[in-house]
Amino acid sequence: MAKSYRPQDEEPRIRQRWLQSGCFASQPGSSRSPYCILIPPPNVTAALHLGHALNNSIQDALARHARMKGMDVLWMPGTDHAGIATQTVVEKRLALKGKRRTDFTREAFVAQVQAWKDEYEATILSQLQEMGASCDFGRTRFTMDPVCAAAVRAAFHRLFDEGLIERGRRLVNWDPATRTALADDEVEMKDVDGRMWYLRYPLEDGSGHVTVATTRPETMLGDTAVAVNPRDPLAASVRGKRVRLPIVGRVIPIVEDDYVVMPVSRGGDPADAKAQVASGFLKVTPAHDPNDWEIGIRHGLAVVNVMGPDGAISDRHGWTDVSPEAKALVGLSRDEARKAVVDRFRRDGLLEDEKPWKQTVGHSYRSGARIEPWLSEQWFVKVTDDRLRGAALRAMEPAQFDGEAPAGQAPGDGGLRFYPARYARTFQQWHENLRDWCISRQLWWGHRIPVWSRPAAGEGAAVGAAAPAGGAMVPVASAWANRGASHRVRRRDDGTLEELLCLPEGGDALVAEIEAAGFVQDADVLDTWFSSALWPMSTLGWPDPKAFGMQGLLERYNPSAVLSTAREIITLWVSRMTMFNRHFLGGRVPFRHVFIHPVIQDGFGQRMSKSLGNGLDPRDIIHSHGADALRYTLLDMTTDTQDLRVPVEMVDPHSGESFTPEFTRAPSGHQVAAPLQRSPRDPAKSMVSSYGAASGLATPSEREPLARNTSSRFDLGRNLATKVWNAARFVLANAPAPAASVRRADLDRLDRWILSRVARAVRLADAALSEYRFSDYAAACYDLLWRDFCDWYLEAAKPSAKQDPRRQAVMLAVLDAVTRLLHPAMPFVTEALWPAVQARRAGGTVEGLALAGSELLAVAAWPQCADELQDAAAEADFQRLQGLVNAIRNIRGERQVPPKRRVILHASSGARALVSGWNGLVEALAGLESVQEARSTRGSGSAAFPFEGEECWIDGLVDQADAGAERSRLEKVIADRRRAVQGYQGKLGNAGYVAKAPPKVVEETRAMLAAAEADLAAAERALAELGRA
RNA sequence: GGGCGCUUAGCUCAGUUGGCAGAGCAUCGCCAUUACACGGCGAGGGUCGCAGGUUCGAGUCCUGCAGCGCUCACCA
Repeated sequence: MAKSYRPQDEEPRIRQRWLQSGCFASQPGSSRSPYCILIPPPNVTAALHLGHALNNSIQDALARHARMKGMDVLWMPGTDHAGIATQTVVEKRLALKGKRRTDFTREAFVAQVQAWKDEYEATILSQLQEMGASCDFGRTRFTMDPVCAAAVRAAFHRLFDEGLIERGRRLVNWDPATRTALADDEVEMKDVDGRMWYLRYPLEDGSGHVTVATTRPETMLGDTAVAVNPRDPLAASVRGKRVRLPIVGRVIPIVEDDYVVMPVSRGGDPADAKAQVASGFLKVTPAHDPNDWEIGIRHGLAVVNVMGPDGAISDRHGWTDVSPEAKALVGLSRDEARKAVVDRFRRDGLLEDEKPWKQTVGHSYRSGARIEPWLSEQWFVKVTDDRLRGAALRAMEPAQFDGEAPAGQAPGDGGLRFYPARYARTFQQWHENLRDWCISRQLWWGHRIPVWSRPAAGEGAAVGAAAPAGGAMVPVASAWANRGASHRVRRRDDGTLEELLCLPEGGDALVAEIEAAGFVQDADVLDTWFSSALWPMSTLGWPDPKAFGMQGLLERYNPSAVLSTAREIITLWVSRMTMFNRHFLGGRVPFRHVFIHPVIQDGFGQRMSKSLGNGLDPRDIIHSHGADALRYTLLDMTTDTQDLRVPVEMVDPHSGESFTPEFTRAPSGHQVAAPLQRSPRDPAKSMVSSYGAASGLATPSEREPLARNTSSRFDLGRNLATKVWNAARFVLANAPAPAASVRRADLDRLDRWILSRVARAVRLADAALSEYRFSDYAAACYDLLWRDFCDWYLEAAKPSAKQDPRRQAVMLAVLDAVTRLLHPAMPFVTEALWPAVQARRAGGTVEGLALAGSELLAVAAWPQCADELQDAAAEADFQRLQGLVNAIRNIRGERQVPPKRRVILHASSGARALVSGWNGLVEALAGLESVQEARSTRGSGSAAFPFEGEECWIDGLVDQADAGAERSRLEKVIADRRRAVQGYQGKLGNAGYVAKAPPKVVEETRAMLAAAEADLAAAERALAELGRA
């Protein structure tokens, strides 16, 4: 065996063994209890980043732990088609070649996206395997697989049929760059330096003007009213009046509405930032502002849409009264139009004022374009319906609900629990502010909406004649309805009747027929989250598991055990999965627990972002530190409250050395590694940083290669992997023969101590994992392996290891237990060691520590510890030994005694009994030549120390006595003990403390005072002795 | 603006129901000791963000303030 663990040598081999053995495959037919985790399917947009590595390390630790606990584990892997994101990256690539989506047919374009998807899906799956993820790869899903498509069709049809899906002309978040609607959660709010303009609108009767304040003057083309607060002192003077809109010439009313904020000068709230800038008159543009839309509804205002889907001014989307002057603005972009409108107002003396104004404006989370609230016809899921929103809220565990919990007695009610608990509140509040969910996207990549429509005819027209305004869908009884289609008619805003057919899953036989009847399929696709929301069901075969050979999976693995995901996902995805799973599966929750993991940040506390290039590729860490180091370190950092800060370093491709790069500030304000970096070894050579490559500011070449990144943060895990590797080397070298079986009665105190520590570590690990405390799990492994096993047990075992078969058996058993305990975090190194450890153990047993044999560690049993293994007496004794050894080592260290030099301990009866009771262990661990009775006279050059209140000293530290050093050392001890004594005395001198503190605590304080006093006296005696010498 | 979190050693973070402040890394000293220098043994380093309060006792509980971060909302 090599002196240190070399991940690159072992990982590919181990990965092969796992995959060949099929040990990660779920066993739905087995009698073991099921444990299921559904991977949050990563986007096929790009390769996995460090955040994925964290989430997958978490899920794999849980999956491997459950598997070793004897459960039937299904960790379902898969990827997500990410409609807008994937389409955008492909379109961007086409744009480099000067092409656009519309240069292709829909089919040809989708084929190109498909090719991209295939490439990245393969990358993602191979990354998962590189990390050691124990997914059931045979069941890998993609959200556009036939099985997922069937679920989408079935779900859509049922929601449509139940009236939970509707179509309507509403203001949506419109991305003019990609020309699609977006859901609220796809909009990113960004701070922008804008301006506030004050525009004068002349009153129609010539009696003056009103001044409106706006940040978006271009929308005035679509104004259909001016609003004023009825409590505004000026309201009466304009009551019933109208204004003539400049440029357009449209005459519009002045309406009164409470929504309008009054300026501070007229009674507005000075604390309200809006009141600071408000003029008291609000231009109302129902087609271009959500609040104005509401005002429009309240006052029955006209809706004038002055923009096209590209965000440019247009007279073809609902603007009919275009004046000759306004005509000149048609075709201008939003920004050009803004400038033009302001120029006109300025020219005409109607621009009263303008000032800088900071505002936050929505941007598309994909294209980055400014979002336009735009009027268009879209599909919505009525998530605010109690059947959906109410079901999600009732799923919450009552104890985590803030306020009166709505959970009822229905199946699944109260069945959802959040870890950490505080995220339950986020979930709850999100639902309380929920709006209907816009699910149509004007894209080509995604699940096509399964609805066909035509202008109403026949039965549709007859039924529709009675359809109300407002777009409500009215069922139509028809032959198509009898054959499974959901047939509806509705009255559109323009009064025309639209007839709709939603075909069920498997209902495509009707397509030719209805298309012949004039029905046309909706061109849009569904929001990706619609299929993601069905992930816990679709991956298990819903709605028809038999059709896909998945009988029984849905019943067995849904609800899954836990969903592990990121914070921002609580709102959209967890909610939607909960609503859909409950709605379609009789109230069942999709998972019992939701674990929210931390966010990974770079060394400056900035979120890692691929587009920014400040992130770490997990493959780089695997390259520099190994997969185990990556996984262990991430788990170790995963606490309840802190995000993970991982400073990024670079690896010099010329020398292989790691170094801290030069940082610079990106235009976005982020701290990033400068595009070009000089080699720290040879300043003549340079390299390109990942920011350089991502931003296009530098291009990697043979002379200036792209540098990999790394982080010394992962040294922790790498060192631990080497530690377990070397512990195994030592044990295997010292236990050459197959291990015997040992009974508990055969064990000495040292063995009983380490076995007690093993039992404790297993207990801690189980408790930690069951509550998603990954850092505590990692620490329990670390402490057992490094501190207890290596530092103390193996050191203490050295003198006896080679001769004592019983010691060898225990050593091997503990090593075996350690590899099992560590396996969920570090699967590769532990699996690599496993065959040798098992061969040497050869079925030998240690009574009380059950470690069933197995060919692969991945499916070996988790250690089972009998209660007797916990040995408080052995632990207490060992702690005394550690106390004495530490005291001696401390003196040796301070006096710089070389390790090889043996010293003589002079001890009183208590310490001598301790030493002799441990059969030479203290001598070995503390480097003692002999132990002698403490007599009243001490040799010069000796060093004294108090131990359990008795004076002990050490002789033979150095050849030359150094009284000065000894004096100052003792004075330090005395000062320390004196401080302790004063502290305890102070407490006990406090009448309130003695009277009110629990008697047990007071008693402990008394004991500690006595011990400190005895130590102090011993040290003072030693100092006095030194003075005499 | 609403909600949530954070502020403890140079750095990254723990700190259970209030009861003498911890770990890893970094620093310093000793050590080529036959598992491991990705190592061993020691050491130094903290008025626990600030100000009040509750309590016999506060890093821990309460109030206020400051700074940082996340998230939701806000385009007058």
